[in-house]
Amino acid sequence: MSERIFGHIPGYPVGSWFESRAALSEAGLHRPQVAGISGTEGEGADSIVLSGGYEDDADWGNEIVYTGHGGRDRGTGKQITHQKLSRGNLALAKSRLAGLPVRVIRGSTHKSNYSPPHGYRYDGLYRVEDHWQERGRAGYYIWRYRLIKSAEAGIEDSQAATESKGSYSVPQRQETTVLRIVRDTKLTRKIKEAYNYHCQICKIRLEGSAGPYAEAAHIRPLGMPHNGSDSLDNLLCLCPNHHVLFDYGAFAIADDLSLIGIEGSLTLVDGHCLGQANLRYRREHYFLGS
DNA sequence: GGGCCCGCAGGG
DNA sequence: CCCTGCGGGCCC
Repeated sequence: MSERIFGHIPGYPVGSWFESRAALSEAGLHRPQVAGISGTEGEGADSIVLSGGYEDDADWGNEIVYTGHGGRDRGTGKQITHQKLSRGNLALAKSRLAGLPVRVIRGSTHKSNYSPPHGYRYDGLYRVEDHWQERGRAGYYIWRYRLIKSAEAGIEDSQAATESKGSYSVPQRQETTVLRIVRDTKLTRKIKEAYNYHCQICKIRLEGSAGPYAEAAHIRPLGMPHNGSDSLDNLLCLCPNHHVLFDYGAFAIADDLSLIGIEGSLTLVDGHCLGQANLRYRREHYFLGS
């Protein structure tokens, strides 16, 4: 079993067509032969298939409301119990928390204007914007997921061809809208796990029904013109509040790791060293004090 | 086209 | 190991 890949699969651009689930699995676009959700409770979900198996699904092309799995009678396929936030359902929720991209595949048996006439078609990357439970048409609670087509698909398309090593796609750009889309990479996940999702400033650990939430913050930003490095000595594990305060220049970190601008001190676990040049860069370019 | 059932491979 | 899941083929 190979490593799970989040993001595009090299060699299979958006629009790629497959005759069967077996062919989809072989390509690595969606590995399970039958299940609609691919992923684990720990890693998150990397792909889904829309095949019309659940009557509550809705599809508007760039926006999908997908139904979780479980609670159905094996023989008749009818909903006979509530669905639980476990297995693939929890995996999709984890992808939301981590901002991971989900490959969406539409099958011909999925009844919508966006389904292919035959077989299965890879329709690109979506993000999980929301998840909640509601009563389905059969009267039992089902889990639902709102998926939004990724706006940065074009960037990733060109990137996927050259670079797709490892199990996480590398973000080129971070959307900074009201809702911060912070996509997990191998490194950002590593920093969060090193601190067990505790904020390095206030030590708080936020936990929702689908698990803990934290954000990885680059000290010296990535990309032009900052050109910070994507490495552990340039990363912090923060709660959303302190991430915002850090990015907006409310505080900075001194060479001796004391905080400037706010009270408190920075927590550092064994083996995590911060680059002094990174700390200096942040102080000089974002912090107004001193 | 609907119902049935034999499957696989993934994941806990 | 056991259980499950938006296949797929073959009946009728």
